[in-house]
Amino acid sequence: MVESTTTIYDVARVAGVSMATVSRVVNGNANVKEKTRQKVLDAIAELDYRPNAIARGLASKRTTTVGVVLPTITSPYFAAIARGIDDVASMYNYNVVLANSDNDEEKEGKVIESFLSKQVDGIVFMGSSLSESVRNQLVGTRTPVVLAGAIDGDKELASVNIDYHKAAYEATKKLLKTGKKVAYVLGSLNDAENVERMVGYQEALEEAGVKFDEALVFEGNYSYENGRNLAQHLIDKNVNSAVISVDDVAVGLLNSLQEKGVKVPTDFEIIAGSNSALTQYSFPALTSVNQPLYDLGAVSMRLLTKLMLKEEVAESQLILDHEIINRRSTK
Amino acid sequence: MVESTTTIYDVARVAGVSMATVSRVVNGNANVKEKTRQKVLDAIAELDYRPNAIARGLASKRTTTVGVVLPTITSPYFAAIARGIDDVASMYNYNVVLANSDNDEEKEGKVIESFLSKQVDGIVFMGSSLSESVRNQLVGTRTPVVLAGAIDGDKELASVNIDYHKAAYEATKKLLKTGKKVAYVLGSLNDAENVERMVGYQEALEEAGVKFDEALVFEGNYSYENGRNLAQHLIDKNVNSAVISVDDVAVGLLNSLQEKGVKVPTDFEIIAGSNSALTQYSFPALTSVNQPLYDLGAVSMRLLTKLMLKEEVAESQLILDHEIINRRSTK
DNA sequence: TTGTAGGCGTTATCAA
DNA sequence: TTGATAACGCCTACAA
Repeated sequence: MVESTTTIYDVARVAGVSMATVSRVVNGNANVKEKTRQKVLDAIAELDYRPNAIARGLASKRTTTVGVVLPTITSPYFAAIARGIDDVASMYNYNVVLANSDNDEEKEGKVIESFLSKQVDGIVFMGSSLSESVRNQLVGTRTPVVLAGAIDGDKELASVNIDYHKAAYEATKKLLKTGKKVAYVLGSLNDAENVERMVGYQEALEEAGVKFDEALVFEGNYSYENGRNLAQHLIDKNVNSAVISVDDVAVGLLNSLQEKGVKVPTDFEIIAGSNSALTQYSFPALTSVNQPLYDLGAVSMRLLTKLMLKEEVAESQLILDHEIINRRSTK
Repeated sequence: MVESTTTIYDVARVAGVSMATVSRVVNGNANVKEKTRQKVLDAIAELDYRPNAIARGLASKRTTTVGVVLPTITSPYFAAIARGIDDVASMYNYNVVLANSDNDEEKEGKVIESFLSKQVDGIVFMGSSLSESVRNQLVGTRTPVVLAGAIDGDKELASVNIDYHKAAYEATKKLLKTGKKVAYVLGSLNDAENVERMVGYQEALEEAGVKFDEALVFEGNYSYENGRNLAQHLIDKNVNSAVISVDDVAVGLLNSLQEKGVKVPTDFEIIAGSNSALTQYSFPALTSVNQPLYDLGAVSMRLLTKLMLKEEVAESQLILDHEIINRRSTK
């Protein structure tokens, strides 16, 4: 039973009505007599008709599709956010087009360009940093945009974020409470969120009367290997605790530490920063700041639907609550 | 600088040529004088013109888009495959539309339906099992389809797979070599791939003269928690090694085992089945069958491009090589 | 090498 | 409640 494009005309012919009527029943328009509606439905079933979304998009200027740009699909962090986006999107009958940007400014530009040319109804942008060119691109379009886990310094773009500053502050404070010498490990300081973390870290130190030591801040760490390589450095500096924003790094450090005979949490305490599945799988499981990743995605998408449907939006800069989940890597 | 849809006509007007010519330069058609091409390019730049992919798709009946259905984006296993798909897709200038199916037959159907109505040029299907209805749906369409890591018993659909049978056989054999009592932990036996694994397991036992014991096969395990719950069962049965097809389960078992004081690999050896990042992050790192996931995706997508471009395809049932990567969970 | 005109499959506006 | 008939923005013969 090979399909050959059957159109709205075919259905109209079989049902003995005009194509306009068919279009109405397909789109659930109320102004159709029940009897003719049934005729049309029968014809649709008989012909196995399927509306052409492309033609529909051209005529209606709506594609019911949203574009999602994320650095990489293989990161559990972004995957969790994407999942939240996806669930809410399908709840609102939007399809999702995903594109990897590899955290590369040029690719981000291309990807957004491609979304726009595909006439997506909205865009969710994930990415640790927001370059000036990408920002301009996003600001300059009519297509609604929401940043998920990315900060627009000028607050012109809608965004959903976690209170990184406070999260860092609290995690640091928690470690200081047990009298630890605490290091802070994060990604690039070119990312606004990491700058916020730094500030939170420093505030907690200050409050506890501990002098800030630049040598205890490790920047630019994203990978498991980074974490492993960090172990010896920390030991050498007599550090005995660390807050680590990227989970992969935290697990790397944890494992390397243990291989070197350092007991966690007895000799060394760790707080991870994202509460991805990794933190639960590690041994011992990692105490972690719980960034509500799924919610971050879900809320972002929900916000985007409001923008797309031109609903009233009271506040377009949202901050989600986080918490610290105690597991076995802290006392 | 708010955009308002500028069309090919606007460009034509500004450049002082016909829209057909504009279309030609946009599509890289050779039959355009260099001078006029330049005029057009200038006009495009001046107007910030961007081709409307929807209109293009309607007119050309090609969308340069492929649909990818996967159970869940948050699984590292599928994410790795998806990454391979994505990379090759963009290499061939295709965009990727991802959709979660949650391994639910009904959702799979809907998702495919939506892809078809969106006029995707091709579909990559991932999913542990292939239901009859979905199979019919896929077979009955003109749109090229490739199964990635899923088996079509009738070999009607193109597919790319790993030799699950052999992988299970080799892993089991390896454990038997050190004289272990080996359990086999896998997902649902409704999935063809798992049946293949079972057979491989049994063959290895037989070859070693070990009697097959049904009680040592654990079916339907997919999650980290499943793995944790398994630990005591295995200990009670005096099992001292296991091949585990799902990495999450393997890590769960590993951790639970160690919490109970069982030393890995001294007292218990584990071979994981997918070599996802998890196996490298765990402590100790897990020896694992290396399913070339990224390649699986990449090859699937490559095969799909051939199908879409109607190139000659010698063999449409591909099997990729695997290997066993020795880490710290085996001796 | 360039232009004209007829689709592509819908939606949407007017009339009827 | 229904039916014509323009768009929608682009591609693609076919002509010139």
